[in-house]
Amino acid sequence: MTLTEENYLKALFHLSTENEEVSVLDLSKSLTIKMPTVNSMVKKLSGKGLISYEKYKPLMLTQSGKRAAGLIIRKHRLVEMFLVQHLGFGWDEVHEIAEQIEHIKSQRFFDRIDQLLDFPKVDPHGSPIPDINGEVVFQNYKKLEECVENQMVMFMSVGSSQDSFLKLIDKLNLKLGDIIKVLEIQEFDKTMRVLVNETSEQNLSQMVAANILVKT
Amino acid sequence: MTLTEENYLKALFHLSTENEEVSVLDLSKSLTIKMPTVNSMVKKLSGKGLISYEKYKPLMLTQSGKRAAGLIIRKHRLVEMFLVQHLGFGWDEVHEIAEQIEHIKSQRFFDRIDQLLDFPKVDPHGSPIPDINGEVVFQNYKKLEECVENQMVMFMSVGSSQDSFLKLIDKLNLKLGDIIKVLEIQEFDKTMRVLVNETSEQNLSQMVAANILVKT
DNA sequence: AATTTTTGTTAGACTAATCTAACATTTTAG
DNA sequence: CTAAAATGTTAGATTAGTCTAACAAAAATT
Ligand SMILES: [Mn+2]
Ligand SMILES: [Mn+2]
Ligand SMILES: [Mn+2]
Ligand SMILES: [Mn+2]
Repeated sequence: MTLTEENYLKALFHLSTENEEVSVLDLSKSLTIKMPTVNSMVKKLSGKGLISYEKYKPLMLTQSGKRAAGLIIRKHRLVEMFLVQHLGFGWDEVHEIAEQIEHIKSQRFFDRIDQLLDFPKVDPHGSPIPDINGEVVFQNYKKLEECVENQMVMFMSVGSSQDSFLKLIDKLNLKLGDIIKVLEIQEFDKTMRVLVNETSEQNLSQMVAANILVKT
Repeated sequence: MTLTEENYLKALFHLSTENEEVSVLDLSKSLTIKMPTVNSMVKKLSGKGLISYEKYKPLMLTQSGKRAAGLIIRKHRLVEMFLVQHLGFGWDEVHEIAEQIEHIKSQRFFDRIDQLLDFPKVDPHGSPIPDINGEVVFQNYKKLEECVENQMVMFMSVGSSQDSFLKLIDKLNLKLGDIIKVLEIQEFDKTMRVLVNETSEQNLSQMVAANILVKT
């Protein structure tokens, strides 16, 4: 499989977990590649049995397409974890590099990184690392936004990996694993006043709270 | 620069250090790409000011071509060192992976690896790692083959990175840095009987001795 | 010096991945 | 239920990198 094909599969995989149905236009937007190009690549991947495609119908990954995508995402997330833990990168700096390294052709290479990291289950953003068969364990986290006053939760994952969001979380001194207590929710704009690790208080906008994923 | 262009520059760089003049045919053979393809790529790189090219004349890297090639080789060798020292690969397993990772677009990534390795000067095969400006420090090692009886030398580098050669050196229990004493040279076939680190004796064929680079 | 061999170049074709323009189908809205 | 808008497809062009076949120049041999 080429780097290009791998990126298409990965994008379709991600869109499929976020939306019920995925259109050619969705895929086109997510890759910033024009529709006719996507259309022909979809046909090609359909020919390889990775996407099931019928004209004018929503796009779907086949079983083997899902597995292939899962394996690429596995590599991506292992690499991100390695970059943070062993090369000292910030969680906002690793995506672009992982986007490239995920395409390296060497099973061994990724196996060794997995081993070096002691077989991590999540990446630096709290997203699950698919297993060696490309299977993803679905995480059932709640948005902090949906929590009520006085609730205590743990920060498990981020809902966005946008640079500006990750940097903001850093600035707020929030880290995965932190205990967050909801002190007060403004009725007007849903801004949340929270207590982090029993020590520092922060105000979080609704938009930020919507991208902080927590478990009880 | 594309991955392809980078590989052409690197190949030309290596051929230029091994031979006085480099022909289109040499480059073609070294890349296992047919001559007409090489011819057109050479013209393209000449257009970018990386190769100086005149019809029917030997190929040469320009100053900036040399620098560019040196920087890619730097990345390659840093990666090889990293793979051996931090991921536990054997020196015979790293070349193919480094051949891919050397093309990753991220200055920072290689800087961090350099730092993690504590700014190594040589790769796992004893080849010099070019500096941050792509400059290579030329190493003036001698072939063990050229040594005389009773001479004592240190194993500094290998003349070939072929898998079978590296595996043989492993099997002979030889490592970079070992002290080699020449005990006897067979007149008939130039086979060498050597003493390694004052402990183990080995017989080395002339072909092997020619690829063991040493300093006095 | 002439001929053969080797090396180099040009021309033209092919594949992967992209695009734009034109046309077709499906969905949405009036 | 039609007309407009959105989405999807086809056709044809483009670029990078590769190839084969044919031709040209340089080098080696006789
Ligand atoms: Mn990522
Ligand atoms: Mn990618
Ligand atoms: Mn190498
Ligand atoms: Mn390479």
